[in-house]
Amino acid sequence: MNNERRVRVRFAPSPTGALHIGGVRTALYNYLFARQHGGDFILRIEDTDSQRFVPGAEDYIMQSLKWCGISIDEGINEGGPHAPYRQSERRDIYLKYALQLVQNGNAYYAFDSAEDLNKLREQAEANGQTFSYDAKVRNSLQTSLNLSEDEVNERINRGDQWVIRFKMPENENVEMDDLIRGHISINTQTLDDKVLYKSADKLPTYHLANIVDDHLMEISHVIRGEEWLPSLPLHYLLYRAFGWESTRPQFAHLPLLLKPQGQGKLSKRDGDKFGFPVFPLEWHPEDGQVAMGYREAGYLPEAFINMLALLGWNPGTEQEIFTMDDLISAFSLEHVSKSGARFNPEKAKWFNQQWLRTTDDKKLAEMIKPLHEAMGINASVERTAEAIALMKDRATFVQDYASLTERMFKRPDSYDEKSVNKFWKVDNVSKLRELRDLLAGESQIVPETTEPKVMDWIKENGYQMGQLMNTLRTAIWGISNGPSIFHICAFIGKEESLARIDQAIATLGEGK
RNA sequence: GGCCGAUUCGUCUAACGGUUAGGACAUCAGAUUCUCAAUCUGGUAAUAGGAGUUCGAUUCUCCUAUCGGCUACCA
Repeated sequence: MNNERRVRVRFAPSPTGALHIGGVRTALYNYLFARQHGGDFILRIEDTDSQRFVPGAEDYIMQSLKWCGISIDEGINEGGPHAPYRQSERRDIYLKYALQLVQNGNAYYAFDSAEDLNKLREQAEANGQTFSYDAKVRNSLQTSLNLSEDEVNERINRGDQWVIRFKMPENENVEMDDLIRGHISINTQTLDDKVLYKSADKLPTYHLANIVDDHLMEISHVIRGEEWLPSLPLHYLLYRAFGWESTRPQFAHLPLLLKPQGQGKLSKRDGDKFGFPVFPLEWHPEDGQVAMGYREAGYLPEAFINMLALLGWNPGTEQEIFTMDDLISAFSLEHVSKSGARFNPEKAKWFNQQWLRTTDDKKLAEMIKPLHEAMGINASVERTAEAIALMKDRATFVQDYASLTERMFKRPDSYDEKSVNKFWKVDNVSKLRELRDLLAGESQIVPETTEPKVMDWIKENGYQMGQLMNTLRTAIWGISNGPSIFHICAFIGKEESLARIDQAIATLGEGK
């Protein structure tokens, strides 16, 4: 409508469980869009289904967004000019609007019981048809359209349960525009009379609450999942019925995230049955199970966000690594794809590797401190950071640094069998003793000077470098993989290096 | 079943009528190395099918197929 309007977007989850990565992505795109346009990002809790409310879910949602670095301008905790932001606390607002539609002829009371409707559905099914509460049947059911005003009032007054249904116009083409999908046209013939308000719990359904709140909260753009596309015509019609077309938000329907294996869209219930998380943070459902989270699995929030942003959106360039600020400036709805995305755990790992490399060593050291303590390692952050620096490119997950650096602080308590079999030979061990003497003669071990010296010595004596170096590695490190052996020795120091050689000879003997 | 949406390498995607159909992950080879990673170089690999429109279709139209969503007094 009016492009000068302040950009205000909302993320409106229902607290029916943990937020899965699809939800996080929707929140992220809303956030990026808001920040890019200097607008507002609102968190609204859509808890109009009292049946499905899950305790702890709200808090989980907010914790997750916080971890992701998505900050909220207005919300249930932040407050704001349109508070409250929890729909259950706004229940008094909705009835007025529902009645407005009844008055202007766009909605009506319906008194059918759930049993009545179930019966109708069963009947239709028996005839191979699908029951639809629409123009064809609304006049033959118990509605204010065919009951006298007195009778309607009487039923309401005596406490009969009722709902307010939208009166879907007949045979009209609704013309809609979606920022991602373009123009969409649909005939109302295929739509039914959706319930807008229920007397039973004095709450609106999603459709009413959503439109009323978006209007009241001055939402300019609705960015939501594709599962809402079928209700878009209803929403358009509701804006018209209220006379709010001039401020109707623009819509953008995001492609769905698909299950990595099998079929269907990703769901909360998928938990971690695929061997990787679908939730940002660990989630403890009521059944006592624990569903793992990206945070606990060792992902950095930066990597998680980076990965998620590129799932369904591309920058139009070949850039792949984005900070949140990069994303804010590069994001655009035009580059959001139309088709659903199946996400690739391998790629997620790659993003994390990339991000681990650019993360400050001390910060990583702080993160693995508890893990080191559990291993009995109590090194300073500075010392741990130095060890991490040597392992920088070798980790996929944060906690990898803990295990990767374990031997930097603890002597090997076992020796890799393969390495021992391959290198722990009489010849090698006797040369290792010579090497030990050489190292002992150094004031300290410095890779830049010690390594060339050792190399020259090996050459002079005609020794085989591979054999000797790997024997040294076996003694010092215990396993075959790891960084340069000279860097390890330098890190642990001369005395410790010599002690480890002695320990290895004492443990493994003189070789065979 | 009905309605809506989608369809480019195994996966995420680029190419908005003219490209040897590009990149990334994965994969495979080679290089490098004291080991293992990392890194570097190179390779394999895609326009769902069929009709049109056009000088020319990945791109536009239609049909079919497949996938997905919705079809609740759930969101």
